[in-house]
Amino acid sequence: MTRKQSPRPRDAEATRAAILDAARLRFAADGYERATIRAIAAEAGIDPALVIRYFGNKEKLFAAAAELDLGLPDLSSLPRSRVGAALVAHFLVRWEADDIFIALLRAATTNEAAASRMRAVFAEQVGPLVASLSGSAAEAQIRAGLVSSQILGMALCRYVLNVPPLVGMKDEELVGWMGPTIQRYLTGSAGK
Amino acid sequence: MTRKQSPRPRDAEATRAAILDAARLRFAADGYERATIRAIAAEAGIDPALVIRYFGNKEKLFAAAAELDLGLPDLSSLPRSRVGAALVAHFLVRWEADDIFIALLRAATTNEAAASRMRAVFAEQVGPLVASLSGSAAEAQIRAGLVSSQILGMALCRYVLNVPPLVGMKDEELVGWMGPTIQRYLTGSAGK
DNA sequence: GCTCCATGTCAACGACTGTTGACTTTAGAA
DNA sequence: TTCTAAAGTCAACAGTCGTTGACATGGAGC
Repeated sequence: MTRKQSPRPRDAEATRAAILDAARLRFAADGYERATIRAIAAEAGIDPALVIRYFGNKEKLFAAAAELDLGLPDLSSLPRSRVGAALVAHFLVRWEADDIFIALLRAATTNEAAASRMRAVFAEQVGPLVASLSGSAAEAQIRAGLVSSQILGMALCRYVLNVPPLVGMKDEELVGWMGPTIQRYLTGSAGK
Repeated sequence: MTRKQSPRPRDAEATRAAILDAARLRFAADGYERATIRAIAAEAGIDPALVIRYFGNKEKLFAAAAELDLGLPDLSSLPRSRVGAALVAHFLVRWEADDIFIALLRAATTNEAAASRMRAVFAEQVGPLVASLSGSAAEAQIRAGLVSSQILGMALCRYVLNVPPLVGMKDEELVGWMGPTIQRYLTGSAGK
């Protein structure tokens, strides 16, 4: 029995959202160059040409799909000694919330626009948070860079490289290990 | 005046080495998919077909070019409290020694074979080093994973994403900041 | 000198890519 | 119902990719 598959109602906004979701999925799973317009369109159940019509070209599609809001919490109400663990805990849930973070991370290693975006995300979102806890602006930049290195490194190993012990660890364990590291990068000093 | 450019003497071993060098350069700069056989051949000053003749296909070429030896030092003669800083210092010079580490890192984010290789490198080279300092094998695996996350994260931010403050920092500064982190991952405990 | 095999070049293949323009179909206004 | 602009489809383009097989060339041994 051949059944005509019911076409979704023609809704530009819904189609646009479906394309963005599909794009995030493919970019996160395959990286920028291996995620093809055709694969994204197939995932969204539409024609590849429509993707171009909605977003112009692949670069602009990526830019629209990889708009990343870390949603960082306000740490000023916490005891200063707890900010490290709190920040780690926040990232652990943020990573799993959607595909945007991983898509941007994977793409950033081979696409300069994505790398630039990633730098901007940390400079504009993590930077001020660090500055509110820290001394001079120059010092805050260094601290933010160190935090980025550990946060991105864990995301890379756990979600991109799939390093076995890290994939299997519980969130509380990871907070226990990484929390003191981030705490020192935020409020401690080098050397000790 | 037209001068015929002097062809290099026909030396299979030298050509093979030139291809490997060119491949490491392109893979490190562009990642796996954007580094084309044609670009690698051009960099080596030969015909693309020759690359295939020497290495079979692109995957095998990458496998040959990305054979990574971390050259980790023996830390057993050091005071236990110094191993973190020593390991960080070693990686800082290892990263700059050649293009292999960065090539493997960049490729690992979009190529499963490269990711598998990267996991193997850390499991086989960092793992035993950690085990020699640590208790049970399971515990050593976790510690090695944590070390990987910080080491790879810093390499990613400093050499791939080019995060400004990290690029500009001196090696001693980085040892000062990262040393205690790695020290705790190697010999310390979670929570504190 | 000549021969022969390793070394290297050349042109082309099929597949896949982003992108385009012409075409068709649908929903809603008139 | 009729008309129209929006929404979606289709086939094809030009370019690039990895890879291949036929061909050219050079140097070591006779």
